[in-house]
Amino acid sequence: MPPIVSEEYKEKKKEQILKSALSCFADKGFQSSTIDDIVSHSGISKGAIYNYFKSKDEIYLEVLNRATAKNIENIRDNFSKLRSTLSKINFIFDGYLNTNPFEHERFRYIVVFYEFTLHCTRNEKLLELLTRRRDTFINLLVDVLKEGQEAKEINNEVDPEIFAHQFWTIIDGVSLQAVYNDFPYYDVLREMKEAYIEKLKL
Amino acid sequence: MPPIVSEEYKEKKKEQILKSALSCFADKGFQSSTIDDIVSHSGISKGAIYNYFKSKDEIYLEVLNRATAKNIENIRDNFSKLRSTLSKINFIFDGYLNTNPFEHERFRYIVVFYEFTLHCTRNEKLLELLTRRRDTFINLLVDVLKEGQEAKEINNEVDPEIFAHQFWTIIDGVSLQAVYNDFPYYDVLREMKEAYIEKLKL
Amino acid sequence: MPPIVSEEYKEKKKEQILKSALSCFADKGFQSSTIDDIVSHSGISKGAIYNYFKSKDEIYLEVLNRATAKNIENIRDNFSKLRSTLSKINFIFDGYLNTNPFEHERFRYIVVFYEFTLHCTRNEKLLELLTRRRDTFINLLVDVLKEGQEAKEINNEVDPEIFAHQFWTIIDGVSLQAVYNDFPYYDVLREMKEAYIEKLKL
Amino acid sequence: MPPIVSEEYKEKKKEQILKSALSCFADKGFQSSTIDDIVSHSGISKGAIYNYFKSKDEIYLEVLNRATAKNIENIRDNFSKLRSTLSKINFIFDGYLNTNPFEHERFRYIVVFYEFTLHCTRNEKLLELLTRRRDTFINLLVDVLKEGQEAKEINNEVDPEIFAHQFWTIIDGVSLQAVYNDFPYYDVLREMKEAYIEKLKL
DNA sequence: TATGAATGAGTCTTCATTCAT
DNA sequence: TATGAATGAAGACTCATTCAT
Repeated sequence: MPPIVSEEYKEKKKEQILKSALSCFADKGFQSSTIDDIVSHSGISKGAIYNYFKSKDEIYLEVLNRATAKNIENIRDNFSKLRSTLSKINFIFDGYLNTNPFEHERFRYIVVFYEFTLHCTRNEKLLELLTRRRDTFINLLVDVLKEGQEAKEINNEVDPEIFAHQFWTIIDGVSLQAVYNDFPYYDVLREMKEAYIEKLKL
Repeated sequence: MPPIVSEEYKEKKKEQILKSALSCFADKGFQSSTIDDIVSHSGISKGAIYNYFKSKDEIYLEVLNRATAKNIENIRDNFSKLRSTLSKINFIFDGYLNTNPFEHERFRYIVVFYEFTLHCTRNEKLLELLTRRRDTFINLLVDVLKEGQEAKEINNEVDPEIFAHQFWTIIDGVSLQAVYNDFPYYDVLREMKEAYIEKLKL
Repeated sequence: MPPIVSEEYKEKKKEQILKSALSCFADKGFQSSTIDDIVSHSGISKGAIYNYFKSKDEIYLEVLNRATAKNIENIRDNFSKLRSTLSKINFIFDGYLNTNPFEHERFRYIVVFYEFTLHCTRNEKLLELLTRRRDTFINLLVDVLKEGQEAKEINNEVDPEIFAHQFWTIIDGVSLQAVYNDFPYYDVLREMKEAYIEKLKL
Repeated sequence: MPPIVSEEYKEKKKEQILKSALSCFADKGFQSSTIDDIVSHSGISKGAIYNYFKSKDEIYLEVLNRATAKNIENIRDNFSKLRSTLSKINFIFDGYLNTNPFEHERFRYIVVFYEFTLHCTRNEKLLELLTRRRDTFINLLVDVLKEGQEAKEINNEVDPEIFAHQFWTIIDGVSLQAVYNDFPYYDVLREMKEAYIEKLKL
């Protein structure tokens, strides 16, 4: 409220807006969510929101950026605590096996995330951003797999790049299928995980 | 243009509108496409479009309905021509391996399709429709796999349901990843196909 | 259907269209009724309707014109059959007392009629037409009252003009009040009729 | 113009919109007036109008509501200042006798008012609202007449309900007839007033 | 910084009228 | 004459963004 305000204050406000925005986007989709929805949900005035973000698009972008950042950080943290390659692969699969994609909140988030992905498709800049983000996820795994090969923990024949991509392909596949609420998410994911790990072994 | 016009004429016109609509959806996205976009693209007047479809939503729905119908018909046709289960599985995988998901037209279609899928997520009626459509695709495979087991062509241990779901999970996974234009689509899909078929054998 | 068609045929067709139009206008009001409504109701094609009438407005006008003509004719006919002035005045009041203004069909017609009256208010030409029509109604009564005075049947003090106007004022008043379905139409009209006739007597 | 604006400011704005709306309705008729007309006439933007009213229908309703409220308040005020029943009846008649129904502004308002009345006819909710409003007007008179009877000021034989209805019937009648600009409004109304009051006396 | 009223381009949809057959 | 598909100008309403206070 005072004319000069700490960075911390601003950051908190931003966070608050973004949280509300995600909630709205999750509920109604990006296009269908209005700034007024975010105003209602956050209790922050329209003018204030525009003080922190240039446009609705910028909010969208930032919402997804932060969600991703958190996810990466989380994976990195846990990888660093784990020793063997297989335990890391196990861990990252289990992250998805221990999550309920049908649970309302989670489900909404998945939908928004893929909507955003598709949205980026139509804007070169956004697509590049998205691709860079994806590279981070891919490299996380490529590094692990390479280390595993160097350490002779896993099969030398597997192509780390291909297998890294394959992993996210599986995750995207099962996540997307979760839009059908009778999808046997756990069974399918477990089956695919086993096949995946089988290939790595030896 | 004249009244007292054949059903065929009307059907052609509908087709024309839907084709333009799909094209627009592909270009600008499902929600961002306006009726005016379809008017511009098709050269058909707004009024005429509303003579053939009650609402924009109806256009959406019909676009996707028809695309799906064609796809299913195609798969069924080819399945009926093929003898062994493995050859059918091969065939259906190869349908995706012989397609270039990065080719503009195709790419746009993929994006629209998934956008629509996610959109349906927010509307009970649409979701039911979508689920029914998916069931058709799933059952196509379940039937094939069951027949294969009865004919002792494939492993009795695989659960047809799970493997049917797994197949479409793979397809959704690689299709979605194709938004990244450096995604090694063919390599990943081939790898996953091999693993999938390996499991079926014996 | 043949290229050359009798006047009679045309007249019949016109009548048919107008009847449907009145029905539609009565149901939904003039503005809310569409040409398509008339098409549906009459079973006559849009093109055909435009062959007989230049515009929706013209239909409106003609509908009301004819309704009025019938009414006047009816009154004239009956007046000519009646001898005394008072019996004529009685008769014309009773026409309204023996009618149920709340009966759906009739009610709708009343509403349309007053809507049309108000509509004319905004168009000099229409207003003139309407005024001429009203003059006919007024004169019908003025003549009767004057004859009555000449024949010493009714009070010489009453101003025929004023009393003619007063009559239609009463009819418009009770008709309009009939929009309220608890309006004591008969009681009020009877009361006013009695007072009216009382004044004429002596 | 600024945010955090007083209730008074908002009320003024609303009033401004409603005044323009009434003006437009009066000019072009109720159904034919568009929001854009109101925008042009008021100089207030479309968006702003929708900030104050949810829909065009709500504007209609409020326009009439307020007009009615003012009228009722006015009558009540004056009734309270008058002692005898006859003076009250006189007063309310004179309100209409001292008004020029042909004066442009006034005339337009009358037309709009009856248009609205007829419009309500086609909508149960509106009709109920209208009926409740009418009841207020009726009761205003019923109460006066009953008091008059209790105070032995007026004839006990008259039915207060019927006479209350009769009064408004007269007013509606002469008001409606005023659409014809040669209608002898004052003569007719004076005549009817006298007859009415005559009946009350004794 | 915060507020929320104001703006107006943009959206879907309707419908009177035309016109090729 | 009859048909009904085509046209496109409105119309009601929405909403991202601006800006005066």
